[in-house]
Amino acid sequence: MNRKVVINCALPYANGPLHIGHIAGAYLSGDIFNRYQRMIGNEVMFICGSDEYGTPISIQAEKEKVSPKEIVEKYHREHRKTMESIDIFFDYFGRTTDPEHSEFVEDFFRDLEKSGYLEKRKMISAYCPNEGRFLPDRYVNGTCPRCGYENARGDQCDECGRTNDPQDLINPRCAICGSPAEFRETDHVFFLASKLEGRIREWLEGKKEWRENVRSFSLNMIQGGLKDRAITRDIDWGVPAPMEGMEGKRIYVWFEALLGYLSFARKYSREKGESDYWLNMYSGGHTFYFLGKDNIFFHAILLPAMHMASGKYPLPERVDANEYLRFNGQKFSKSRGIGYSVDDILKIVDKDSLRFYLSSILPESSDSDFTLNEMKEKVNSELNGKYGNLVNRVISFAEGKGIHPEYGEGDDLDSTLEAGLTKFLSSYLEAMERLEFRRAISLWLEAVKSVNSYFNDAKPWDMVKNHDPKVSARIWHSLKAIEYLTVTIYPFVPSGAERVWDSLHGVNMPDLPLKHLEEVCTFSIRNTGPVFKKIEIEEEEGNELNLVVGKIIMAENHPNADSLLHLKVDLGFNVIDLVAGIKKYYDLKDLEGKKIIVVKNLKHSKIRGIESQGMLLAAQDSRGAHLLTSDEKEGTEVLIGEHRYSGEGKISIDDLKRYDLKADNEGLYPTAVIGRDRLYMTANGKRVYIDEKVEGKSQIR
RNA sequence: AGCGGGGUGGGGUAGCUAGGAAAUCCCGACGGGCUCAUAACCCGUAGAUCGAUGGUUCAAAUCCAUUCCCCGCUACCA
Repeated sequence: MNRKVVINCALPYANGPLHIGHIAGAYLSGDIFNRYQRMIGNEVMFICGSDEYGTPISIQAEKEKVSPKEIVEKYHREHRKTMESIDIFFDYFGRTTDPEHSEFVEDFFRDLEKSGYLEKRKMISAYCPNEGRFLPDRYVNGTCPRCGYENARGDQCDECGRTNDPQDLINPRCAICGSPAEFRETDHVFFLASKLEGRIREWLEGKKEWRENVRSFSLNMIQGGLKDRAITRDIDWGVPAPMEGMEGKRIYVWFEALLGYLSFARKYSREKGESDYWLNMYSGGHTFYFLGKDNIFFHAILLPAMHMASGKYPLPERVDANEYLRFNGQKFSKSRGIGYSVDDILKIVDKDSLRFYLSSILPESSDSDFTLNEMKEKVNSELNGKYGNLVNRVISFAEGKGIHPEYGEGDDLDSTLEAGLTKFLSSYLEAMERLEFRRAISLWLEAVKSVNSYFNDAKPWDMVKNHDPKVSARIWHSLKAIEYLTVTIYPFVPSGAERVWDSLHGVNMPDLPLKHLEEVCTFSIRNTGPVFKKIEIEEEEGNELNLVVGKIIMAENHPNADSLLHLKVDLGFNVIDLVAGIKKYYDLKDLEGKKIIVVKNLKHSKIRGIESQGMLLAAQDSRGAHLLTSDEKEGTEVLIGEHRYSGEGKISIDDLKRYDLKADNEGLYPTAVIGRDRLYMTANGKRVYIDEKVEGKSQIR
């Protein structure tokens, strides 16, 4: 087995820090595969780099009053450092602002032109005479022709949702400076992808081993035809389009960035002093791309189309896209402060723990959820408790009792163990080949359990007591088993695995550790204390929901909304205004005097003109909404389980979701989750209830 | 609204593409074992109408239809 393998990870955009969603989306999978491929003896070229052109960067630069170059410089350096901080080392980490990249792109562009895949076409585009530039659709504002909303955007009207064409807007204006926009004719170069539609479809259809999410999604996408795409833009920050009459135009960032994989590989080869190395590597035909699902179109359709058109480079063997990683059930969002950047999370956990946890929740087939609590649980119980402790217990036992591990024929226990490990290894390798990394980890975990179990059953401590000389063979077999586990976890937790190897052998892990497994080796163990440490994360447990019983003293229809009610609610000491969307389900006269449960410390929010100073809770099922209620006096505090309200300040709707409010299985009582427990709510010791039986587990809002 | 993903024991999940005897794993609860180890590890028990309804089938968590709910995306930005 000695194949040439090229592994490419989607180029991160150089306009902000990388968060753990990016890592789980593309880079960790790429690195796991990279390490795996090297481990089994293949030659690997592992490439990535910064995507540094494009409008968002130039706009950001304008805002921050710096040059695009400065922004790009900063994040290029930062990204590379971040990758290395979690043991992701590319052979080459390039950048698209590199002149050698531009040169490559321009050559590629000319090649396509020669072979008839490019065509100049006229387009009408919005233009701001004041700014002196063409405007992307969303930078055109005007009056919506359908609803009359005056601030509709050129792409879509926020008010009525209609998708617009900038030319449809009445009184179109430049969104940047506000001056009236004009429409001018402009030339753009189109990539004639439609010519390749049949070939792309056929090619995709043949990729049966690809993940469902990539193959079906792509096929689905070109169902309506593969359209020719404009690959030039009227912007300043990009690679110039090398075509007559196209002066000042830049090549569309995506078109250009996708060529980074090749141009970076070429640059890498040149720096290596072996200028054809990259072509040589690509000629193996094993090219793998790792990316997030938002990049599927570009890698599974556009890139292969470009390669087909040029005819020079092999098509991907595999395009592997992960879904999204969420944080506590929500999308990672820097602006809303949801989730962690890599640099921030590394202040809380070490890289091995992070890689281990992320590996075990890689969003391979559907979105997955990152939570600190789960990370702590998994890392402490699996990586530490099961694996780390196994290493530690065997080594410290052997050393403590002065046993020198020596190979010897084993008994039934040993041969069962060995057979189990052999089987494990082959299914592990199969999973890795198929890029099923989560499965590989879960197989590994099973194997770890079986070795712990073996060690328990083997009871070497009894053998020591009985002066059984076979104990040294027993320890040898145990160490061999640990070796298996260590080698197989290496692609996921490289630093940790190397530390374990060191304590088994006192030397660095060899380049081809898999081969070593078959050898009757000698061990030279060193007890350096636990290789992994448990992580400490303070749990965010507690009740930060300030719930009270309230009594509706006034209910009226909301003057400006169809489905909302305006309520005044007595909370015992004060009366607040609430806006609630239950108009469809309750009559006004039934509501007055009714006791309800109110979230008192929710951020106030103006809803269609009336400020809602809290939120009432109701269970919602297919038939409608049903209020939570209690017979206790208004103002009575509502507890979740034993938890009293212990928070401070206002909470947001997003915070509320953490409690996962739901009706119980019978649909009679509301429940909320605090920590790991689903708990009932009580007021004065009596359960809060739902005013009418609902479907079990109905959501409460 | 459109597109995409999902609803599986108390919490988190696997399984669904190729339907099949007891539904996986982690945490938690309960009981036991062990004492080498990081209060760790190992074994066992309880706990799931696999969102709902209907259909196909000898057989459905898995396929089809309908429906309810949740989440994400919906910038010719990249």
